[in-house]
Amino acid sequence: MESKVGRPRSERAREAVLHAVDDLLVEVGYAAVTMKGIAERAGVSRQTVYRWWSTKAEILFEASAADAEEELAVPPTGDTLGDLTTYLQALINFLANTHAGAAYRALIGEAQHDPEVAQLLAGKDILGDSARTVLARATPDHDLDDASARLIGPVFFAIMSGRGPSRLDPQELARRFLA
Amino acid sequence: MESKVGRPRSERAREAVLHAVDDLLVEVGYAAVTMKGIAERAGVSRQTVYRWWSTKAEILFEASAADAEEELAVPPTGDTLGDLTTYLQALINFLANTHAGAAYRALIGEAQHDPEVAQLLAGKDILGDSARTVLARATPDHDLDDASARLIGPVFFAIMSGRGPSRLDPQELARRFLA
Amino acid sequence: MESKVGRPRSERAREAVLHAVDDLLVEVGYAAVTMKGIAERAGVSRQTVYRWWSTKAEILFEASAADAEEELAVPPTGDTLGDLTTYLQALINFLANTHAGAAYRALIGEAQHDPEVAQLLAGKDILGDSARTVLARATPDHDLDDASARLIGPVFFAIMSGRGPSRLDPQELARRFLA
Amino acid sequence: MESKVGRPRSERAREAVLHAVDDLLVEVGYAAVTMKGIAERAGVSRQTVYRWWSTKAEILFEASAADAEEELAVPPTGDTLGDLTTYLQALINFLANTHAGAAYRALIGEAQHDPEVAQLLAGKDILGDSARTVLARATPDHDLDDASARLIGPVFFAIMSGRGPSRLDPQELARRFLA
DNA sequence: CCATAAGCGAGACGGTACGTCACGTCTTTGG
DNA sequence: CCAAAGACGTGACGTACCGTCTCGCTTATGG
Repeated sequence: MESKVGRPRSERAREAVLHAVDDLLVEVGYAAVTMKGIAERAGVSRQTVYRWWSTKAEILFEASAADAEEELAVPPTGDTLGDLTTYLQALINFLANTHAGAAYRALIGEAQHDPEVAQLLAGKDILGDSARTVLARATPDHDLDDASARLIGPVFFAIMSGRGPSRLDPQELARRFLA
Repeated sequence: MESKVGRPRSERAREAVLHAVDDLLVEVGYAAVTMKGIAERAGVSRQTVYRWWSTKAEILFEASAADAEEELAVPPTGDTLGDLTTYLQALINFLANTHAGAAYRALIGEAQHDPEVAQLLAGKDILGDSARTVLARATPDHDLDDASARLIGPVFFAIMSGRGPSRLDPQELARRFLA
Repeated sequence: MESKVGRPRSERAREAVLHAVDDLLVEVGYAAVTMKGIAERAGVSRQTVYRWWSTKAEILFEASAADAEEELAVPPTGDTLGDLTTYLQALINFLANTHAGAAYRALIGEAQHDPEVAQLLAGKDILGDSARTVLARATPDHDLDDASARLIGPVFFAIMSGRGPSRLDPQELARRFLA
Repeated sequence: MESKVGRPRSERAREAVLHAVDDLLVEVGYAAVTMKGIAERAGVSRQTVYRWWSTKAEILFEASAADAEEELAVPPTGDTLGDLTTYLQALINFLANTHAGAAYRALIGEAQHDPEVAQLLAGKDILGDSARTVLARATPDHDLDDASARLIGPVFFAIMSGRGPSRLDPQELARRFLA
């Protein structure tokens, strides 16, 4: 429950920070994004940033989660192969070409050696959720965790390992998944 | 060509650094490993560390690459399903349970936002190479890049995304891969 | 001119602030007394503190001035040496052992580098006034400023310079003053 | 014992800091002197300032102690009244008109509420020492502490309490001291 | 009796200095 | 020429307090 007393949180400041972190990620890269830099870019005091977020990972997550979910939502058409293909295409595009995707890759990277970031991501499994949503209406397979790892894995590995998305064929991957 | 004059590089210092980085990775985690800390732990001057390596990623890569290759080498038995299962089991163990695996996950994470680390990893694709070696003698599939992504991907995603190795069944994954 | 309309100033808040600053001075020392700390200790909003006082020096002065005057008032007995001795004893005790004295020393210290505090103290010369009062009825000396400096000075210096009150002998000082 | 290895301390940095603190004291006043400001003014890193001094009080003390001692040294002439008068004149001038004197007043002020500053000053009692030196050759009085307090006190109080040096007559004070 | 006015608490805001840490470089002694 | 030691400038860290600002609520006075 939010307090009713005291000066209310500035929506302007909140948005400025989220936009700033997004801009900075693109301009200077994740490693060079700093809390100080975010504050200055947003025209907000450092204290205000710390008041609402503990780490740059938290800000980045809040800034990209909504985009990510939207990007990975695929409307059902009844055509299973088509839906999976569309989903994989969206996934490839998200991870390889969007700001939110770059943020997401950076966060997963940080999570490998920062438990707090790992916990942050564990709270909302955007990739897994999107895959499970698509799979729930596409297959009789009831172990959705397992199935989602098999669906996402090849794309995820190809992009995260640095070989890039160019040789990925979503339709072929979808076909093999259903085989 | 290496210079013949002057004091030769100290082999003692080199090994001390590599051991130090390995120890520190276990003790304090990747994020808390610093060049300063490595130098102090190794009993070596900071300048000496910088003389031979640019970043902690380089040291870590050098320190863990050999371990990684050994860990992922699977002797051929002629049994395709068995070999793939053994390989996936080794891969799961490597990524989830070994020091070298933790280092490798950290490096892949860094590579998402640090081009120098990305290039470092691109120079020696340990995961892909190991998979291709196993696949070359196991399947008629000639697109080994594609096949390796499909083989490694599910395991890689499951572990990197934080859901852990516990629910992974290497034999089931190998069977589905061959289907 | 004070306004007649609106909510009147809270006497409760005023007293709470003065008590808080007194308590804090004893507990954490002058340097660690902050406007924020005073407000919290008094159970009063920071705004309210700022509404009535500009600095912690002002609050401290208001909180200790009355105590100081009382502490340094010496009733005349007709015995000049006795009165001066009594006064010097009171002065030693005030500066070295009382809360108000500690506050006063702190304020004089601040006044050395803060013109506003200097002006605050200039408005009411508590030490000088008390000495002049005693001297006016004790000596034919008509330059009371001069005489008060000679009377107070040795005690003041001994305590302010950190050597402490232990070796001060008020009667001996009084005798020498009258010589 | 100082280490012989490693880069030696920069004399240039040391002097720049001492000059900076002196300049700043005059320009902005003690309260507004900050470690950050000193570093910037000296063209030196903050880290370097902290490496050699803990507080601005320490820097100020080091910067002004030598000046202070020089300022308060009075050559003996054999004329007791004359020497004391000269000394008191020098004391008045030091406390009221010199940079080092302003620094010294500020430090004594801080010492009233900062135990570390108090200890710093206790280590070298510049005022007391100078008075004792003059008194040792001027009077048969063997309690030099006591005598120095009586000598310095009136001047010290007059200046510290804010009434200023204008009405002080060193010869008259010396005469009364000897009476 | 209700409108106006000021005081009150709470708490967010933009600032600025704090003292610490690691960075990568530079400068010395000594092998 | 290399190694060690360690000081250097740089710049981000997270915290504290500064003094100001909005809020909604509480008292008072006076039409």
